[in-house]
Amino acid sequence: MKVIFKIWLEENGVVAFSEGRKMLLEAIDRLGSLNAASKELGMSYRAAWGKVKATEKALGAKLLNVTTGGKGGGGAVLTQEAKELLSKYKKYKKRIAILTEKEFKRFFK
Amino acid sequence: MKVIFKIWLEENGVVAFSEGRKMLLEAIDRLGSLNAASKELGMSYRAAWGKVKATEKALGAKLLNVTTGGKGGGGAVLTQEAKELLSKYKKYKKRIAILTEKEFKRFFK
DNA sequence: ATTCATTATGTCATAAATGACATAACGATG
DNA sequence: CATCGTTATGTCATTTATGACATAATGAAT
Repeated sequence: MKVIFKIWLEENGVVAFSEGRKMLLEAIDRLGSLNAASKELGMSYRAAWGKVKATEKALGAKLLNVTTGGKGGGGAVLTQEAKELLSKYKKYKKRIAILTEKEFKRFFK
Repeated sequence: MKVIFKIWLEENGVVAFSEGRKMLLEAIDRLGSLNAASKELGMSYRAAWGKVKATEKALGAKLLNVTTGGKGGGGAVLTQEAKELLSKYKKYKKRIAILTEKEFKRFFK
């Protein structure tokens, strides 16, 4: 038997940040493109874009600096705010994972 | 902004115990009847029964001692194993809730 | 001005989870 | 041995979440 957990942030009752959005932002950061990120994650561009938009709305913050046109068609890079959110979330999640596992052993083994 | 989490136990990749099942077992324990418990929780008997059955299968353990017939038609009471599981889960969940909140304040405030 | 790969967005389809419906089986009680 | 409220279980419907499709807009580069 093992323990599984999901953790996310909410603002006014709607999801503001979660694991899926973390992965998406990471991919955008690495690839410089929302379109490329969506492909890498095996989801449609539409779905990826919707997640970014939903997060921005929930947080009232801009996550991406986007450009269109030119050779390559444009791209997207994370705002400073997005980078900070991503960093905090990752550290927090990691910490909770450790604690969850530690306590699980204490209670169930 | 606030943090939300869900935590559950899995055995061989399938859910073995979770918050909903906790509430169901608590209601059965209090009411002495799966049917009454399902009504209290606002779910169909079928759904409640399915949860119990799924849990028993996942854990390979018997959770309820059931009787049918007689005045009142029968009923269900928790086995010792179910009581122990319930107790452990509640304590564990409580502990994780405290830690999650504490760490949230530390990281995001 | 044309091109091109991107971002932007509305609408529709599909899948997965959840619950509802119907019906059988049970068995102590009277 | 008929009754009654419970447990037991298959099947069907509904809701909800997720992704797919289609199409427009953008704007630097050529």
